[in-house]
Amino acid sequence: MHSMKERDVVSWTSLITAYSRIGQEENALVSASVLFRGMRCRDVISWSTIIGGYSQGGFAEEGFEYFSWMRRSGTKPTDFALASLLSVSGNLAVLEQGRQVHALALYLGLEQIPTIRSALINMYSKCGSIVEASKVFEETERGADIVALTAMINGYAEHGRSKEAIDLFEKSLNVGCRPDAVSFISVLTACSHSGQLGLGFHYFNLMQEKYNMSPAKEHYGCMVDLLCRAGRLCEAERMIDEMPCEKDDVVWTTLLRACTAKRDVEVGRRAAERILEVEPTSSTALVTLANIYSSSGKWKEAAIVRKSMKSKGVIKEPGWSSVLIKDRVSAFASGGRSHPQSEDIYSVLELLVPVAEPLRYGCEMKRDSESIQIL
DNA sequence: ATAGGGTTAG
Repeated sequence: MHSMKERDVVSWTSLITAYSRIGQEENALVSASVLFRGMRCRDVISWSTIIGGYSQGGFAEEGFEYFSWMRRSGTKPTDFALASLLSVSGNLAVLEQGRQVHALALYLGLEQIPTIRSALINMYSKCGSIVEASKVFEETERGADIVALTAMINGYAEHGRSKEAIDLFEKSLNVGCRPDAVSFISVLTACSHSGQLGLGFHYFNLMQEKYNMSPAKEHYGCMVDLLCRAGRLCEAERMIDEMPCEKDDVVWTTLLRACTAKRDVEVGRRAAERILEVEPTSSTALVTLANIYSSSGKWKEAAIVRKSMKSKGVIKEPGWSSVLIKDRVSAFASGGRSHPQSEDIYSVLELLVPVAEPLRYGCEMKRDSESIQIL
């Protein structure tokens, strides 16, 4: 029999899950957070849920903050929360924070759990340390599963090592590992980065013929990218037209950007129009369209697009990046605005794992090492 | 009731 209290925890946690999945915008997360703080009793799943919610929304600071509270409350974390934190560390490229979570995983004896393995590979790779990523990959005791494999393939592809990416994919096929939809996106990306159009089509056919999978819009996106890089803009456009699934703005944007580089006004204009049909104020489409015109000397047309942006009140969102300055992660936007999400992650982490000296993977980070002290 | 890998680009 469940006590009233236990039922409470489960239903409150379900609500928190629901809120963090609504849009993963900050408002929904604030609601989730309000619910969480109002709980009378929390268990490890409720803590993992709120941490996962913020992490998936890209809010590393809040994720780590809740994690710190969780530990101070005496709740021992499981692989769930750690996997979420590794994921957000990778997405924001905060290597030191990711390393600390790795340290903790070792300390807690969770480092060989498959979700942790793949999250670690991804984290190190996204943080630029492909060497550590492949080290984790190699040290996977029971062999990498499809998720870890995909993380590794992606890592190689993103680091410009397409040959290794493709070799690894092939090797996994040879040992009888069944590829899934995501792993095909990875290998197609590798083909695309290395300009191997033919090989890309080989995998595109293979997934359909041998594995009975129908390509999703992401796979078509890779093929469009491949065709664009090969300069075959018309074929790329035809590929989009013939896609049997949703043609989102991502795939049109791929084509549009390629048109700037190749100065193809005609195809570019059509691509921009398709995006603008759905989203008339798309700043990406309008800015890129204006760039295509100016790159091919059509100043008048460029000016018309710029003017229409002004009259529609379209503003290009500034890009931003985070930089580590003296132990602080700060965010800077090109427009001078700072991004509120990623400030001060480091100061929160000091609460998390105080260490006597800097951690280095494979050295001080041993499970029973004295150098890792946990609050 | 919770978790890991996902294409675009100057």
